Amino acid sequence: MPYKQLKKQQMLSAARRLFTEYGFEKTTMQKIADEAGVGVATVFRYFPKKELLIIEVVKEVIEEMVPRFEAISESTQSGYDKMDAILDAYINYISSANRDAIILLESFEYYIAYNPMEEPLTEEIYQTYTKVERIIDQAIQDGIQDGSISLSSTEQMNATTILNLFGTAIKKHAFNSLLSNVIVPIPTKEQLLQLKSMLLLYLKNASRH
Amino acid sequence: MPYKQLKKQQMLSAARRLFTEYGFEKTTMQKIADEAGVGVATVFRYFPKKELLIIEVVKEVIEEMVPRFEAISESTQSGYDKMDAILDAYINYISSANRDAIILLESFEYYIAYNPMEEPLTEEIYQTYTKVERIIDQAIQDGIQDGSISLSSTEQMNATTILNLFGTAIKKHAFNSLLSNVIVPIPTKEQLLQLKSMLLLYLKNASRH
Amino acid sequence: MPYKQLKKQQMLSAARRLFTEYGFEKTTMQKIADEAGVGVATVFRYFPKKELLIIEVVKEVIEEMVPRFEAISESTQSGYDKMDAILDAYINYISSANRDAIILLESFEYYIAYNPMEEPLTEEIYQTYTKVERIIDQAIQDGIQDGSISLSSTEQMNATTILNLFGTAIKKHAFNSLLSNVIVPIPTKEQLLQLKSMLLLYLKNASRH
Amino acid sequence: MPYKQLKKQQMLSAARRLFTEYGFEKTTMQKIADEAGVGVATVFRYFPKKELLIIEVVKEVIEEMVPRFEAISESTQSGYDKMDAILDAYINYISSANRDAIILLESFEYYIAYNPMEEPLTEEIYQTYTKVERIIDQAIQDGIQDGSISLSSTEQMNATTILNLFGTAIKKHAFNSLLSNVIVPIPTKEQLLQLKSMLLLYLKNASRH
DNA sequence: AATGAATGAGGGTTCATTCAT
DNA sequence: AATGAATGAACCCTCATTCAT
Repeated sequence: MPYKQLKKQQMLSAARRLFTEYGFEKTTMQKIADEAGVGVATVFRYFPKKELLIIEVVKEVIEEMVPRFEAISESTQSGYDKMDAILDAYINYISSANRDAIILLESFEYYIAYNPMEEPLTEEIYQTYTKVERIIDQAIQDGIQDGSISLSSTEQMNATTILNLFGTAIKKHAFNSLLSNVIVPIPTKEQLLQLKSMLLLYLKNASRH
Repeated sequence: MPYKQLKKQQMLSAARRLFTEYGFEKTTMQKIADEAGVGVATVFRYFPKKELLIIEVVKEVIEEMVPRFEAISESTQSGYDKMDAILDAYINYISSANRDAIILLESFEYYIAYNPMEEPLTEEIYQTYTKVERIIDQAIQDGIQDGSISLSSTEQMNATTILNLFGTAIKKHAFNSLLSNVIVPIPTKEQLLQLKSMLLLYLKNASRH
Repeated sequence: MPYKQLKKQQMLSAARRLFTEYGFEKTTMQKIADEAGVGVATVFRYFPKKELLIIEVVKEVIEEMVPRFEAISESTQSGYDKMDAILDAYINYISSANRDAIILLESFEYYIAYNPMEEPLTEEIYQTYTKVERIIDQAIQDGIQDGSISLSSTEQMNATTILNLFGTAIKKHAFNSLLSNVIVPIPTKEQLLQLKSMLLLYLKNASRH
Repeated sequence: MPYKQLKKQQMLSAARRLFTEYGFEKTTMQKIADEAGVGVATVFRYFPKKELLIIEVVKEVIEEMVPRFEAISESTQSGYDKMDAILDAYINYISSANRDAIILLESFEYYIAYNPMEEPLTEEIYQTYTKVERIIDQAIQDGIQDGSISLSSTEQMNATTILNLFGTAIKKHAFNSLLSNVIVPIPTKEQLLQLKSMLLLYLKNASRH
């Protein structure tokens, strides 16, 4: 069992590396096989379609990511502190080695835009995707109940929107940083932390304006 | 001469339509030729490489876009009002027919990520890209000078970051709305307008906190 | 026009030769291209799927065949003489160079048994297939009306059956003769002619027994 | 020993089922292994080449078939009655469950046409194939000697030819009935029985014309 | 002995690009 | 100048067969 799992993991890792570096389309099954040190047919044994390999890689990435947010969600901090932690997690992601993860995710969103897949395949991914949103919503709810966040119900919707846009932007910027030659300015970590302060301030005081 | 120009425009339009709908990679030169009502070889006469056609289409899109911001920049309003107008322009873009333009741009950012091109080709695009940023910066500068915006120099950097993130997020969301099956929640126009109010409020009052 | 037609014919001929010699499955598109002296992509330009090439080859074969029977059908001979001519045509086919044609047809029947195709593709072939049967039926009808054939209505059905079986067997034997190593005895032309005499005798006299 | 034999039989049966339904080429060794409930490697232990498995399946089919004819041949009936029985056997075959057997045989004839095998492998099959012919010949001989059949020596050759053609056609029609979408008319059992009567009549009376 | 794992050779098909008219 | 025709390189995927346990 561990051997089989090992081989599979080897291929997934090879695929992940190549997908991250060259993108899904430019990475051929043959190259993945070579990188993993196996034959092409072996790759197809484990992932009968390229699509399936892509899906599995993306799932892996997401599944590494979500627990961090879940851990925060399930902690005993105040809602406000949860949001603080969540935003930190976002920001740290793009400076860490796991930045690759975000690049892959971002890339995938583009990929499916023009390579639609059968629903069942992507279902699980979408499930996990929304999980993060629910976690954010929940943190806000928690904060409202424990008094650490004060937002009217309209403001609450806005807060979600804002945080979503923030997440979107962070991920996109992480992706942009892939491009060695891009000129779109990448925000520094300090700038992002400043922005975080602003957002937290908003969560705390919005309704007091 | 107008005939030649016409033919070229016809091809560009065909390409743009197809690129927007099917993406750069899935759109073949043959389909573009068909859509434009010319032969493939003709397309290659005008655009010797697919890359070049892509570049020209993207340039066209950007060049339609920038003047709107430039017009605002060159108007006689206060810096604050310029920012107001700029944010409006952003927001309106994604609900208008020109949403297609944003989709194309976003798509292009992914495309070059994995299909790096010779610098000279993309140079002009990057030039134009940064132009918008400079316009934003300028508007803020103007506002500070005319007193309609009050930001310390640190805050000013933050403001630029924030507005960049805002732009990034808006564009990404416009792209997401392409995906019929995506679950990532698209913000409503109202939510975006609320967010705009917040940003403007920040520009006005940041330094007074 | 004639040039394009020529190229297409060249490929069809190459395909036909190879299909006849090696069968549909063992003949690759690449080999066909080589045999025709063109690139693979060119073959695909004219026949976007291998299936379509197969269909066209088979159609060509059938269309060469049917007119012979139609000519007989439309001639002014008595029904009996038509049958005589039809049987002759059958028999001559398997000894002539056109024996290849029958091999191909027979091979095709096997091919579609396990490679079912979309109806519209095979429709035309089936149409033509049944045409021969209708011609036989018509010849018998003609013979009955002009008195050259005497069959009761039951016998008429039998006659059709018999002639169908005869046709089936002839074709199958022609195919068998492909197999250099086959031991199934191939009937000689003389034997077939004898059999023809029997069948004609039956047509003339059946109802008089 | 019985265990080994059992396993082997299981594989043969699985192969036979799949070969009949999907053809030799479209049936993979893996599917056979699955259907037989063993590993692929095991199939290859017993049948080192796919060819060998095909041969064995075909042999099995033939060996089920021939004894029926042999039984008739060795019975004490008149030659005429033997022929009657032989024709009945043929006809019944194609309506019975054993129709599958004929489909397989027919399929095999096409298969070897384009996948020639080493002589020794097919030798046995050809031996058995001709056995049926010899049985028919023998029955006719018997009939001539016991007076139940009257044919001159030329007629005797014709009779063999006719009966061969009859057998060929019957088998081919059985195969055709596989094809759900075929339009070639399948003769009914009644029509075949009528034809049988004719043939028997011929055997009895040919020389009296 | 039995088996799942591994694989290379090969097949159909696509597409940017070049050629020839 | 305009174009349809031509094409090789590359891609995804399959399968009989061998290997290692």
